[in-house]
Amino acid sequence: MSRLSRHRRLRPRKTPSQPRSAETVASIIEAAAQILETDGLEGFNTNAVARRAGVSIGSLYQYFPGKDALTVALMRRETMRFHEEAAAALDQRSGKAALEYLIGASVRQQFKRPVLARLLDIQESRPALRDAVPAVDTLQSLLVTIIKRAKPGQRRPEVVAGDLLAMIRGLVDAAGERGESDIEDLERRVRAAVFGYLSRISRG
Amino acid sequence: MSRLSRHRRLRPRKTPSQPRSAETVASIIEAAAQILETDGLEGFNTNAVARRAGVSIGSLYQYFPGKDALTVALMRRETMRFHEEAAAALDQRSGKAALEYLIGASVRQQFKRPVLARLLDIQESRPALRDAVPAVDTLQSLLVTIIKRAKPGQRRPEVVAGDLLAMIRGLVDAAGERGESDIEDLERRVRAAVFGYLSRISRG
Amino acid sequence: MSRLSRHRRLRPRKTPSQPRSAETVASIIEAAAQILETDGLEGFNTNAVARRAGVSIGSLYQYFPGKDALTVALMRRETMRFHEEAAAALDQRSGKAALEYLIGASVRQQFKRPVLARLLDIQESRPALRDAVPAVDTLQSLLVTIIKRAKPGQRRPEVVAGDLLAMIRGLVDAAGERGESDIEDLERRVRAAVFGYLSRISRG
Amino acid sequence: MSRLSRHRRLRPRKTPSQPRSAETVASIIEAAAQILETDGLEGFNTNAVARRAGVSIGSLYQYFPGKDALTVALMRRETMRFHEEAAAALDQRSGKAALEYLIGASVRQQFKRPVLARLLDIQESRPALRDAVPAVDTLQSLLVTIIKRAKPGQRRPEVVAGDLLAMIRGLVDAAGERGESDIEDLERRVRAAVFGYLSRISRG
DNA sequence: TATGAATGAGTGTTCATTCAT
DNA sequence: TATGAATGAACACTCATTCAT
Repeated sequence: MSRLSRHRRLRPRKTPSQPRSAETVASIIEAAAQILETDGLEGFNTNAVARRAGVSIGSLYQYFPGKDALTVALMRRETMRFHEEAAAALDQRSGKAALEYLIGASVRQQFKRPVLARLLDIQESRPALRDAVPAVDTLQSLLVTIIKRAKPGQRRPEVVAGDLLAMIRGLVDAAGERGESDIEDLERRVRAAVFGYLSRISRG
Repeated sequence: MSRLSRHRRLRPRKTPSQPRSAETVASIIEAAAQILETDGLEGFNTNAVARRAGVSIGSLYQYFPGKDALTVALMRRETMRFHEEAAAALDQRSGKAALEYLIGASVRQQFKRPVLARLLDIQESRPALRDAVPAVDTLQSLLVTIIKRAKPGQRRPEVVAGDLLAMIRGLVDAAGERGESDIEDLERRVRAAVFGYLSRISRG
Repeated sequence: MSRLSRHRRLRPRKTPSQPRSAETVASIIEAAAQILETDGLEGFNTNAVARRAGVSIGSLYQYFPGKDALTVALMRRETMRFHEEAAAALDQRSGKAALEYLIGASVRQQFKRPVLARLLDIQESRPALRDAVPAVDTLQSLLVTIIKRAKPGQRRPEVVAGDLLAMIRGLVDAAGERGESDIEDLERRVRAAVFGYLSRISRG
Repeated sequence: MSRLSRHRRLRPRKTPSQPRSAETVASIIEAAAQILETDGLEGFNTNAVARRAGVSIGSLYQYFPGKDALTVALMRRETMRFHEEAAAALDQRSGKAALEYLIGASVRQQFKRPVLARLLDIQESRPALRDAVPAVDTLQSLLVTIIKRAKPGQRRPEVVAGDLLAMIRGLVDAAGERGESDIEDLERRVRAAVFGYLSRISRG
């Protein structure tokens, strides 16, 4: 079985070309986000999402072949929103500025919908969904590019990128869980972690 | 009423006094760990756990008042095993040594059963289980003590401890997810993150 | 908040607007009645009811949030059927005629489905269901009205109504249990009990 | 299959000849009564009874072949206690006095443990238990004797006895359910019902 | 004889998914 | 294309009963 066919149930059933459909799809995805935020993973079921979206369960399945596809779509939406901001990091002059930009974007993104971000992070590691959101890899390669620019001699930039991503995610998710609201403070701490790590790892 | 007694469905139903019971309880908890590792959260149901433990479903419920209680028991087992090692950190001469010791313990613990550790970390944030494993707080206060010793002037040592824990957890969980096996290497990177963060945060 | 809304698990999940739904709901309630009659309380479980109704267990739970809600719905159906007849008692000329009418209605109702009536009477006293079938109180107040008319000077008409209801219920349930089939005879005896009681209690 | 063998599981496993056993049996029966009173039918399970009795579940099954046997034993105990009082009714001079005595005994019995009495009344009609408590028939024949003496010409004294029993039971159970505490008042009302019924039924 | 650990059939309930309308 | 009634596999949990110790 080819790799793609394994994921047939994860991809949207049809690309909504008509504006009416696009609206419906968007409303379902947003409903999924809201359910996740208000009721948590435990309340996240397709019937609830459809109800919240003001759409019949049948319609939901018309646009998404299954529950996981819906989750993936939501993850994609969030990741893409993030990417729009994050991609601008490459426009920064220095590698350091690019990193700082990225950190800022990450923290801001997390602060917008902290609960949602955390729950999606968890979903992301589910074997059934992994690899279904290519944007994660994209983020990683974006970071690799930045790292190469910021620290040209760095060995294993992929590993470093992975570590930075993991650290940032760990820090902001924990902050979200604690209900922190001082965005400046958190950003400062994340910067300390990122640049502190980078300064030490280069010697390694 | 103590904080724990409020969660009647989370505490073991009876403390197994007889050796046979103790065995059964242990085998159930270990079965839970194995199911989590092999089948993930999706396959983690009480019937499967009982079957894997070679025990009837009735026996499982004789010792655990509900599924969550079983999860909590497993979390407690893992946390206690970790604590036995981690507590020795305080015996180290310097604060730095204590931190290095703790990092080493964390990484080793993670490498023993990476998948299990990651899944339990996720469970820990479930509202229903939060606060049910006091050891987490204990770990945090242990870290606070170490930080105070390592960096006496540090403002907000609790925040720093929370950040370190989040970073370490993020790093090792991600490593586990990737299937890393070079424990030395990971330890070095975690040290870079921790000490790098600490060196920068103090100036803030 | 009304008294009923507190018992969310006792009220029907949705009022069936579409004819198909209404049919399903009715068939489930009737199946519940039949199971109760043929298998008794011991055989009265949701799966059996669904099977007898020729409906999936999922459908049952689509209309009734729980087993008790189904029981309550059945009780309501029976009570309402009775009320349609009983209410006409007030149209009678004299208080005595009204009482006789009510007795007749009670006995006939009981003779239609004696086993069912008896089992529902028992359910009615279950703490979880009490107060969930307002019609019982209605019956009592109907009787109070009649008594006031039949014996104007009667002290404590509520107590008298309660006693009469208890007597009638005791008599007809016992008759049903014995399998009596002579409806005329039973009615005569119930009349003796009711009017005999009333003639003596007034002196009290 | 003979009638007796059908009920093998309802009879005590062994007649406790040794005083030690008799104590245990009694304590189990009393525990059953208490569980019924405090937790209702829903909490009435063999493990709970054994625990309340301070006895192992194994011991319970040593003396009672099954749950129903325990229920029957409790019913027997209550009925026999009642009979000791009720039998004295026959010593009364007149039939009327005998009836009044019986009513008094019934009401007093009911007031001692109203909840228990009501729940046992309900159990009594369960097909599995019916006929297992001969004392009920005995009570009925005692009443028949009294009726024959009180109203010598009465046709169908068995029917009348059944009706009286049903009425009395209905009245006192309802009073218990309402939580009435004025025993004199209830007795007066029951007398009104019984003698009122008898005065009318004789004319029939 | 007493114990209580163990059993497992049975029950209530949920929810992803289908399909007739 | 939209609807929502219907489905049923799956799961958490209970409790009467057994039996090795």
